[in-house]
Amino acid sequence: MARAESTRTPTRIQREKTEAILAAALDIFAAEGFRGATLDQIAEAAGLSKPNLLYYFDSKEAIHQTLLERLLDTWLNPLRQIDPAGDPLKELGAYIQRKLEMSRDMPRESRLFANEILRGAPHMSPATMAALKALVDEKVAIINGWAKAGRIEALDPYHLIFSIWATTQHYADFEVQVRGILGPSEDGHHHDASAFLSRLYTRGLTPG
Amino acid sequence: MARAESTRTPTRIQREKTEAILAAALDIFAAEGFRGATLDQIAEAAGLSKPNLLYYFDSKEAIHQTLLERLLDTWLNPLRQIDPAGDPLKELGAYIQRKLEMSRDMPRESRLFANEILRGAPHMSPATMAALKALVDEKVAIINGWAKAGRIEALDPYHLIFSIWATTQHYADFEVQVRGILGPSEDGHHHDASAFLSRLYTRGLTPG
DNA sequence: GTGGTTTTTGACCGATTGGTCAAATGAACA
DNA sequence: TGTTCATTTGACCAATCGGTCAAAAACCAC
Repeated sequence: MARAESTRTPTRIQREKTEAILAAALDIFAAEGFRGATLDQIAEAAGLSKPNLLYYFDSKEAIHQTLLERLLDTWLNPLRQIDPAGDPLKELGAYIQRKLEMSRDMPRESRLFANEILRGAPHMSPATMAALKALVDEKVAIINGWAKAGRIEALDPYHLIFSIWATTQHYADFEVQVRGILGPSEDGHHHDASAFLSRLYTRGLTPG
Repeated sequence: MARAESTRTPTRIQREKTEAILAAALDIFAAEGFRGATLDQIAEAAGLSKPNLLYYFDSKEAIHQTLLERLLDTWLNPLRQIDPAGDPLKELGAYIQRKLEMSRDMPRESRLFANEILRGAPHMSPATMAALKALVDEKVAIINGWAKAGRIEALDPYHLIFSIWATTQHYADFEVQVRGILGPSEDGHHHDASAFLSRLYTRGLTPG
């Protein structure tokens, strides 16, 4: 019984099936939320029977938790890349671009996190939240340094980051509303949003 | 059998119990989402038995739908109040303030809508969406007028409105994350957010 | 009070849910 | 080939879900 949680090195089948399950689960969880998603749905999307799925993961929560922890790293990459040695306006502008691209290219991940946070982050470990806070604090210090040096306008960095998160993720999380108001259009929205946010934050952050 | 849906004028008890149910349902739906909320939870929170609750509303969906339609009006009031005759910067600044206050004072309503839109607005009628679009279009025209007259910077009004929605509602919808990063503090956050957004949009929208 | 209506209740139902289990099957290596 | 371990399956289960129904209780105008 070398189940997924075993410490032994996983077999080829274990790797493949585990990936298939997580891919399917991302689809379902993002679309239906944790409570709305069912194991049968996930199993079918992954091409497995329900008991077979539960051979690889102990529970519905285990799948969800694995997904959250795996994707958080990816999700925070754009923030991680902010370079204290770079030009402040360029760094922040590039950060906004990266976040916007993530919103466009990984909307399921965005919705997965949105669902989780909306419900009060019940499946997020304190350690994970602490790591998130540590990363934000680190970047806040950088931005504060830039502001103190007069290289950008002194705006509260915490709320600056929140506003960037909010505006960029909005296009993934509330896509239905955006499309409903702007009309269909395969993806002209991304370009418009990019131009808008670029101008808003450039004007907002340019010193003087 | 003068059930809630009857055309007859409602009795005192009908009015009272209907309100109690909707108040309880707002609590539960906002916290658990539509699928996560159960009729038993709502009934208990409203101080009724489940069959008694179903005497006033035909189904879980009926409660949810009633809630959505009732609250959308309130929710859109800040946008409605934008006055084409007013000073552009003052009008938009005041709009942001009103939205931020709503986020602070009505977080349950914010989360109710966030849940609904996140899942693709499955309980929102096309008519409601059309009305929303019409209101946005109307205000977009006003903002475009201001921009053409050179009274504010010419930024895409649709994305301007989206960004205001996103940034203000973020403080209600993702409150757990905000608190986790900023630390507890009963409500100092609101003041900080208000100051930040005020400066960001003033700088972003001031012409020239 | 009385009669008719509204409101409330408990007992119940079929469907779905997350999850278990023993047995059957498959893969791989000696 | 046989053996051992990994994988898969179908049958099953208890709990929970949204919802029904007939009868009891409460309400209210007369």
